[in-house]
Amino acid sequence: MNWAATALHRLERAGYRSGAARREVVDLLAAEPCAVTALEIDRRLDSVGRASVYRTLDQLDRLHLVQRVEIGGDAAGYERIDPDQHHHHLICEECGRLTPFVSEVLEKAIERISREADFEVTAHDVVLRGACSTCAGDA
Amino acid sequence: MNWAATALHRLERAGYRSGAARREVVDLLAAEPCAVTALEIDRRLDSVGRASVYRTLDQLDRLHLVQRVEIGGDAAGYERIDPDQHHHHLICEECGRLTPFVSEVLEKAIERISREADFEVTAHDVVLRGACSTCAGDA
DNA sequence: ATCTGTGCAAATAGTTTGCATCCTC
DNA sequence: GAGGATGCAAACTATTTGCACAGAT
Repeated sequence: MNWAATALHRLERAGYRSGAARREVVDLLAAEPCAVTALEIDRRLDSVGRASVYRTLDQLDRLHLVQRVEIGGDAAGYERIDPDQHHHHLICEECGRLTPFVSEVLEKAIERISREADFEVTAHDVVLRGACSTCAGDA
Repeated sequence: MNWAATALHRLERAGYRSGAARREVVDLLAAEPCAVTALEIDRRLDSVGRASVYRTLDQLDRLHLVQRVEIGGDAAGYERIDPDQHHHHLICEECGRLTPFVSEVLEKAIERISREADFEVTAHDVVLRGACSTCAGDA
């Protein structure tokens, strides 16, 4: 079962009724492998009101179907949580570009911290900042 | 040399003139080991205008003397960058409490990623979310 | 004396809320 | 038919900017 179907199913089980706006937002997120901004979603979906975008993102976040990614500046990014696509981000401080990456060692380290800390870790977010290959060349 | 002195020195060398507001903000950050919000700083420093708080934080961030920490919700936190105090954060999604932690394994993993990625990593930020021992007890 | 730093208030930008209406169940 | 879902516009909140004046060099 793909992410979109799972998400709609879980929303339904959580007691939410089905609506056009939410379906459109879910579809957009399903097609986007990395983080998108709420305003970006609003801009791309003419038939959906801004409030519905935020409301849907909030619901998805609460059900852990989507993860909030703190992109450096003003707006927050959101991306679907999909075990097969788990990744973290490199953010270029020059051009703002967001690049996903995967690291087995990092995941192991985080698992170990979760186990050792007196804290029940349910989600984690790693952001590395610096200069991407393109921008680093300028220096 | 302590952080406050280093910071003021580096600001001077970066061409900034000395001013009362900035000195107060630097002093407050120097005394605070973990993240503080801009509005929190503004609230605690009556004689300093809000704009000066943001301007100072921006300058310190640019010089990598301070690091922006993305606390979950609305406001961003700032904390001094001090090699001796390097740490990451656990955020409780129930009560919002911020707890610092240190992990050698994690740092090694990040160093390795930096080395292997085609990306010049200058800073990193790890946030683990979940429930702190107090809140997990309620469940 | 010059030019930067600062406080204040107004302007922005992202996000949230109130409410009338539409649509799902 | 009842109650949740949605769009619009207004409200909020964090952050930024314009500007006149104080202070540093």
